[in-house]
Amino acid sequence: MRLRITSWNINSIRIRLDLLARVVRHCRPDVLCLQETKVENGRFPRHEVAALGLPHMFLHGQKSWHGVATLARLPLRDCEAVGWCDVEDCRHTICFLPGDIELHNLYIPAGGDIPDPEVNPKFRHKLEMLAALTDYFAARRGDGARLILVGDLNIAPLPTDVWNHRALLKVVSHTPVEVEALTRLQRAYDFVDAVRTRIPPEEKVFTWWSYRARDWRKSNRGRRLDHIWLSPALAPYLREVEVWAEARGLERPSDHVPVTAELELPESWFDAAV
DNA sequence: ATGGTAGGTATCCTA
Repeated sequence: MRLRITSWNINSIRIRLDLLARVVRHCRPDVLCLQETKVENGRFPRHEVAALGLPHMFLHGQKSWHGVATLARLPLRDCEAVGWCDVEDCRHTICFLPGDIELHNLYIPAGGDIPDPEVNPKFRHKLEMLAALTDYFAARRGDGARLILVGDLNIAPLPTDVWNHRALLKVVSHTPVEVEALTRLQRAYDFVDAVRTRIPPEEKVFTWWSYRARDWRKSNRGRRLDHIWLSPALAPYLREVEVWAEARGLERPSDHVPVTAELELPESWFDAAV
């Protein structure tokens, strides 16, 4: 059974329905995890999304900011919105896919401009959410779950995940304290970074380019902020990944591009689910 | 070194 999963920070779903259709056509996701939908559940364009072949959805949105949505070709079950750090923000959901696959869709706080938790509450919130997730996954380490964690994690961990490692060491998204926090989260559950199993760490990979560049392609000052992580139980079944960078050059783009992973899973997992 | 753009919303906040 082939399963394609795409993660994309759409930066407002309501103004990008045409682009969403293009992403669905290009990436052919069985499950599409969106971040920054920027819309309350009651105003989410359900019919338009269902018409794209993704009729099953779990929405966790709020007015103006943040918001995640998991959209699927196949039924979702046991869906849950998760809150951390006593904040009402809509940043995390868990849904189960056929085959007992536990899918986490995450939008980690960007963290503001100043990389100091003492003076910048947004940066503190970012580190605290990462620490809370680390505790949560550390407590489950080795449980053998078929688990996928995707989303805009707002951190570029490797030197080759940014256009200039030295220039970005003091820029939020690539500071050592953030990279360490993300690495701790990854190691807490032995997550496998799907993209980096296919693209060697010497090679630059970006999933985000600022709107502020005159020419995103020419300056190419990107960062890899969007990730697909697999639990040890799922990692052996990864077949391919794609970062659709060309999506950044489409009309009225998001500043993030979609990341897709394709898994080839044992049929028996799905027989058992029936 | 600085400021640059985009989206939601209705004034500036967030990214």
